[in-house]
Amino acid sequence: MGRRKIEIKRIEDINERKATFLRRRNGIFKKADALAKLCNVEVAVLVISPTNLPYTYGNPCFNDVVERIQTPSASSKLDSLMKELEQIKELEEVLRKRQERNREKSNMMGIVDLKLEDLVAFKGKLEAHQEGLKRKHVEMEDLSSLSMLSKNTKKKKTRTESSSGQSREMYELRPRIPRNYLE
Amino acid sequence: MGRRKIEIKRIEDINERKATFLRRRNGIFKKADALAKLCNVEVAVLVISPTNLPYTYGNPCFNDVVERIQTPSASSKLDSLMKELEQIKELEEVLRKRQERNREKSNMMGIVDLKLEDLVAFKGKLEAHQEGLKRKHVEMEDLSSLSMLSKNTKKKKTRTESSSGQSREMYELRPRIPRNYLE
DNA sequence: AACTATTTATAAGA
DNA sequence: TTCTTATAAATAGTT
Repeated sequence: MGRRKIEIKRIEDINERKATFLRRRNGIFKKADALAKLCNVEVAVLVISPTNLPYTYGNPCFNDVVERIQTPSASSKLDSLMKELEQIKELEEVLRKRQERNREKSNMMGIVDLKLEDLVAFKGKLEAHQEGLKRKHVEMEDLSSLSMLSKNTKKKKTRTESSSGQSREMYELRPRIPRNYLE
Repeated sequence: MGRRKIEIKRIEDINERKATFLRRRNGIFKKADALAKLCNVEVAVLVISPTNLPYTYGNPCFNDVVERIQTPSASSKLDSLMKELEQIKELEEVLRKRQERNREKSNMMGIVDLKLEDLVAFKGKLEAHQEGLKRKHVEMEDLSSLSMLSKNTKKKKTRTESSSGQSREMYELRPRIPRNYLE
């Protein structure tokens, strides 16, 4: 799309590659934004620069879109719960056997019930804690987000008009897990 | 870029919107691929269709790129471990108090040590299990991936040549968490 | 799906 | 670097 057609393969000249990276990174964010708005769909784009810095665009926001495809299905959630239950039962079994060996003493105190209660409480606390950590992480990402990109160039009559009079837009950052399909 | 200039806002006509979605979704994947190859950078794009189906492009693959920005920092890992340790100590405290009330009986059996051992083992099992689930999930995503997109259109001399003689490319799916910066 | 008239993106050049 | 411009590429409206 320029003075000359170029092959779609690695640009060897470092300066040329950097210039092209800048142009095309802005280009793809603009395309992503147009797609999201025109078609009223969710779009997320992540580009990792040659210097290893990540740039993202997201509508509504990068993380939200990515999370849309990484939500575990009902069946995998159930699968997970069933396995946890199996583990708890397995542990219960071990405890019960140990108790057998000390039946007369344990019976006096109801030790097994106490243990299971504690395990369940402990598990709950761990999970709540991990959820808390996730949320905290997302908030930190919000703070560090942001990258601006020019949107419309209109008629570009004068230098000042085209460089300062145009509307601008924010491109936020974020992500998570996915799944895939084909329409 | 067509017969007429259009405003970048939601297209109201459903058929027109679907047609535009198809054109521009392919367009952005092609742009993403060119950017990745020309500049030798990692790129991930996720588009969720109007019918709620996710489409992704990734170089090297969607999940890998997204994971690049969602790796927890060393400090947040430490933070997480410290909090888990606190929880374990807290629980230990509760158990110790209960034990006090039954000191003479418990002393005979070493119940507290047993409980803490079990808790740690339980926690380890849970974590290993959760890791296992994550891996399994990723594998399933690999299987369900895939979407084709034409790459070069060359000279399009004849209909058959331009529609069947061109090289094609795969666009895989996947993701995870992120962080952000600005160059 | 295919076809163009146009708009948009952008490779070089300034 | 940022801006300009010639040209390639994308695509809106049409068939």
